[in-house]
Amino acid sequence: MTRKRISKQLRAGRRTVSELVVVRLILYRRILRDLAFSGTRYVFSHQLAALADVTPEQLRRDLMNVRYEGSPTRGYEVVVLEECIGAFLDPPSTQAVALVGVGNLGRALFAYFLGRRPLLQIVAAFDIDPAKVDRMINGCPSYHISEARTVMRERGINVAMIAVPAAAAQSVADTLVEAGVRSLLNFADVRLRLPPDVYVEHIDIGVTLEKVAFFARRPAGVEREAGSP
Amino acid sequence: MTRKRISKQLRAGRRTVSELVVVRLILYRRILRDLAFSGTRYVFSHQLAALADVTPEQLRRDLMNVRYEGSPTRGYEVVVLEECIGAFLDPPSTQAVALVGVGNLGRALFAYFLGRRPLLQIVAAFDIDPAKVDRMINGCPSYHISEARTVMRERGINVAMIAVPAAAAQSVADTLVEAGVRSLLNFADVRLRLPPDVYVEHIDIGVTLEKVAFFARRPAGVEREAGSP
DNA sequence: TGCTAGCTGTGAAACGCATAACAGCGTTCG
DNA sequence: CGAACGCTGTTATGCGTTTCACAGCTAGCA
Repeated sequence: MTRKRISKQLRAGRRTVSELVVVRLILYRRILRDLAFSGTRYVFSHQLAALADVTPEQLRRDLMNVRYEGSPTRGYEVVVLEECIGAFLDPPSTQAVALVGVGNLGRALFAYFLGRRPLLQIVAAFDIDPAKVDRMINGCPSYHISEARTVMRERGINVAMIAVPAAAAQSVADTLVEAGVRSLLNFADVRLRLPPDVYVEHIDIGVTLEKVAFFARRPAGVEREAGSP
Repeated sequence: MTRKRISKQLRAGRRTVSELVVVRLILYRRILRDLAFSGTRYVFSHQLAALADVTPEQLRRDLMNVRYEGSPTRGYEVVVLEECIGAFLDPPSTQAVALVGVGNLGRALFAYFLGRRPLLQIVAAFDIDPAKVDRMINGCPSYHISEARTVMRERGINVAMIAVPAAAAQSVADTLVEAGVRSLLNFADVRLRLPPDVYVEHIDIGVTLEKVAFFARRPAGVEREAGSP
């Protein structure tokens, strides 16, 4: 009954890469963009690692997945490395994203993506509130959720963000899967039950804040401690 | 120069518990609350595990950290287990939280915490915009960021959420640390550099969405594969 | 009342990831 | 011109977490 948990390793390009590596590569690329913007030409592994808050060894290991080799004397060429990571991570063309739920959080997400991330664009919004549908929001058309299936298929959207109340999230997710979505980013504080071929990522703000509050009550980095039996 | 990464194990109560365990305990408790609300009295490990999307063995192992033992025949008593997890996780009294940045995201966070989470309360908001400070927002006073130090110390706030633009995040974090904050939840897409005794959690929506988009392009659960040399 | 079934709690193995250690190489300085 | 230095790419080691496997127990039933 309880399905065995599938491996977190997924096939990417030619190699098989862990989720953690993908996240770090995304992070490295963003830092490289900032470096390029500030005019930096070359960077050493220990510098980039410090900016990403990882060890230099881990950084180099992660970069093994990307087809690029740095120079022992100059380090990595910022722009070239950025492009190589992009070649590994990026979709062949712009990827369309849908947003469900145009409340406070939904609008914050819109603001978040204004301008940047040309390869990821919110091209459709959905809601249930009549006051919010059938108009433009930040240059993006909004529809009633009942139109999701049609719109998503027409526009070839396979990624969606869920920013609706917890009670509605599972139903929305089912609708989206039915509409052909391949992966989801869920902000509602409910664990979604979905078919195994749909990738789901949960951003659970409530849980995360509780975690942060929990760790506020202790001395952070406790290494040594008298072992009590 | 590159400081060695400290252990992810932190001391909690009498035992030393991993971050992952804490997150899962928080999740279990929320599910138990829902179960109690819906009138369920008892629950078996495999049922609760299925709801939390973990294996039963892992659930039982996590519960070893809590001082509670279930019955082999009835399973766990929902209300009692919830209380035991609470005794392990919860602060002795209400914990005060500050919010910096009252933009779209900040307001979404306010909406998120309205009513629920009595033990975690946003008691002060900060911003830099004169139009947003020195008034009440959702029953919570908002101040200019320059007053952070005074207000935080007076009210004994040691947890804060950062919801400001990336460019301002580091400066805000420094101010908060100066004001005595013990742990931070950061929504800005910058890696904060902070002293090692301050606990930081990053919720990086941009990175997460890129990750989700990345995994939308592959067949999710690929176990077998012809090994290519 | 003795036996079976099914669950919990926990010791032990397995797996994956991060860290440490090493080989290769281009530059630089004696 | 040679040798030492410092960085990269890669292989081995260690550690933490997850999974496996089993002992113990309680209710139910013949």
